[in-house]
Amino acid sequence: MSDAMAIVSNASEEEFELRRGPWTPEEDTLLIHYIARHGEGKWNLLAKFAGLKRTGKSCRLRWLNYLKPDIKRGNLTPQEQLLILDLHSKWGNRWSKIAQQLPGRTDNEIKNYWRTRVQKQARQLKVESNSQTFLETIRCFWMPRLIEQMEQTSSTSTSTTSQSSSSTPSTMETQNPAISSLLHNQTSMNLDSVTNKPYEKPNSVTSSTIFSDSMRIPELPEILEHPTSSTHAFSSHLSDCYYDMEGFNLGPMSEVGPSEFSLSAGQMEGSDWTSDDVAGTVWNMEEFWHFRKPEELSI
DNA sequence: AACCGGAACAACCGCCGGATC
DNA sequence: TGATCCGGCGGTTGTTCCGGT
Repeated sequence: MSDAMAIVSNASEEEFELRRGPWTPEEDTLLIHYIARHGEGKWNLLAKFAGLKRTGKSCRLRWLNYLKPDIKRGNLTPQEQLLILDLHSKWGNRWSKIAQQLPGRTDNEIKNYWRTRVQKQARQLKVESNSQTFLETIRCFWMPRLIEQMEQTSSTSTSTTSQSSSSTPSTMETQNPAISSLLHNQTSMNLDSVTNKPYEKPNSVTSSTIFSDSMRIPELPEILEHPTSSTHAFSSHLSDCYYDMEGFNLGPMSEVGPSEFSLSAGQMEGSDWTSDDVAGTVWNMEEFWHFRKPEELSI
């Protein structure tokens, strides 16, 4: 018998028993019951003694990402989305670290959210998801919109005591210290100026009033004066900006306003930013253009 | 009704660092 | 001190679902 055949023979006795692919309800039950009796950890032994034909890794993943009792399922709330955007700007793809700030959410879920929702927007805008262009998009439009949604939620849920709703986070927000902290850094923000009205001059709405410390944007260099095309203007401006990709930190940038933030119609074409799904895209095209001063639309 | 493509989610893979022997 | 094992992490792939044609 050749060595190769011997290997196959040995493997057939043990490894070929290993199951892969989706978990069955029976496997889930086995895992849940075993952990209920013996606790987590020692995953390889656990898999063996629980009678699961799975690797320890697979068991661990199944438990942590799906079966654990405190796992929160369903769409991410605007608060959670906002926190993810904020934390990602701080820490980059440190999914597990980000997940620690969102109780009940797994790193896998957050990672999937980023890849399917956030990066989708970048693709549709034809920009890199890690580019400064896209980061500005997030800061200028996505995050204010999320905050607006949170405010609306807050207003609705506290309609009987709506007087303070415009500046006070709802109980939903305050349940999570990280979200609460993020929001408190933003309570001075003038929501109307970034959500419901044409964009004010940059001087009137500073980035520091909108975003937490982690996202605060230093003073900006002069912006392009007379862009011949918005796309060109944007890319030219961006090329002057420093961006520290390694840590996903924001380098020197301007207070972001429409004069330096311009996307061409072509870039927006095909985008589904018109969707107003809370769990997905959070503003639509009309709103997008409404942010901008009329004179800036004459491209 | 069938097919197709994209989105969303679940699961796997490879690598790395720490613990233990 | 090196070898091995285990758990954790981020990236990638596979599967399912759903809407459009």
